[in-house]
Amino acid sequence: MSQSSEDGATAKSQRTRQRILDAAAQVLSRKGYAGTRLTDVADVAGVQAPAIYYYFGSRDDLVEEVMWAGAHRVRVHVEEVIAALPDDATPLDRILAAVDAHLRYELQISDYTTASVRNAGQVPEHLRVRPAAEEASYSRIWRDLFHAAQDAGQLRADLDINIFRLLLLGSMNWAVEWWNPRTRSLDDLVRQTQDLVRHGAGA
Amino acid sequence: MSQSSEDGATAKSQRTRQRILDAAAQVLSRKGYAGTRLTDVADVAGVQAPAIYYYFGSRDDLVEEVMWAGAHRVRVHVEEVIAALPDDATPLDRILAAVDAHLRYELQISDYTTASVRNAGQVPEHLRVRPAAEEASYSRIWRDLFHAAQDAGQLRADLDINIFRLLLLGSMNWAVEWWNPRTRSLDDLVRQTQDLVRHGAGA
DNA sequence: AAGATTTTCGAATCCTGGTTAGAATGTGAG
DNA sequence: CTCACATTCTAACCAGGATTCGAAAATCTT
Repeated sequence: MSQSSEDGATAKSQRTRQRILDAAAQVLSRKGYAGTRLTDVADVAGVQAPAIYYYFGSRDDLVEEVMWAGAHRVRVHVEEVIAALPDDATPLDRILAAVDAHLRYELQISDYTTASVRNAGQVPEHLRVRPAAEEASYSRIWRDLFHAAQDAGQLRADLDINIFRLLLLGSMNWAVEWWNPRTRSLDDLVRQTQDLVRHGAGA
Repeated sequence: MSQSSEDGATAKSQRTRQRILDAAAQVLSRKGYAGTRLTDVADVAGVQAPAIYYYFGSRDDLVEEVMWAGAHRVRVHVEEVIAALPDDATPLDRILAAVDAHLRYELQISDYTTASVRNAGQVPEHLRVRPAAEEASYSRIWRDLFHAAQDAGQLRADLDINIFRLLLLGSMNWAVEWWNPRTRSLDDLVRQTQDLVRHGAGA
């Protein structure tokens, strides 16, 4: 506690903790909650299983943190992408940008988000509490996006934006189950999904 | 083996086996693969855990049969619905009918299909082999449906029917994660999903 | 109703991983 | 170089839950 310049841990320690977390995200995103053994996580992290307990209280703690991070990161990422849009971007443009950001992030960038999407409905209840807060706040972003587009008259009149939003997020999230980079380019998927929004929801 | 009029099991025995299978589908659809304990299944079926072994070789055998049945039943159901359509139904009409049938079946009718949808990506590899055949043949139905609609010129020209089909099935399958009968009526969900197809894919 | 066969059960076993204990090793500070 | 503390490991330990083993109970056949 006294040897380092920062908080309460040396940089190397931070990195090991991170390595374990990354490993957990990777294994979790591929094998699912049931199939994720601590020894597998340890192997990927290049460490022995008990070492994990130096950084995390339990297997569930570790899983929960991955789930939380997955929801948190994609939210922050999408927020940033939207915020970086030019001021004259229309509400519909913003939705399309969010679609792009969400798909690329969950499919290509982050094992954390893949893990959180794939296991959201699989982990035991008590592990969903903290992540749920992040998910709720991510939902609000999308709700706001759709409201804005609706107010701007960019959506067809008979559209139920709540159901449409859930269907859209579902179609994107389910892509983690089938999308394969060797079969279909991510660019194509993004484009078709945006088309789905333009035609399916646009006025 | 000699006391009964049929194959190799009395009617009561058949019913008990069925009860266990139903219980497994129910538990699996709610708790997921990891959370499904044989004692829970036994409780729901009104039997002691070891009794399950009289009918199934192992927990995995039981799970596999539920997964297979879930995929099989929804396929048969959708096939029947389509077959019952009047001859002058257009290809697009058939797709909309399939959407209706798929959603109602997985959300309202069959725990088997709910279980198979929710756990498709969670169960260990070796349990996916047999169910995968059913899923493949179910996919073909949808592929054919979209091809027919495309040939009939009912879909917009720049639509990638493979991606659209996967996105559509994804949006419907993901509904098992969020749809709640007390929040939204199934009728509304069906209608909005059909609208999504009409506007999102229609010419 | 007796005997054979099917079905179910209670109790015991076993195995897989998560978890703990305590020793060993590494690392920064003086 | 040595001490104090941080980190990691090896070797148990333990619990949950699947599975097995006869023995009972139910059911069917004659």
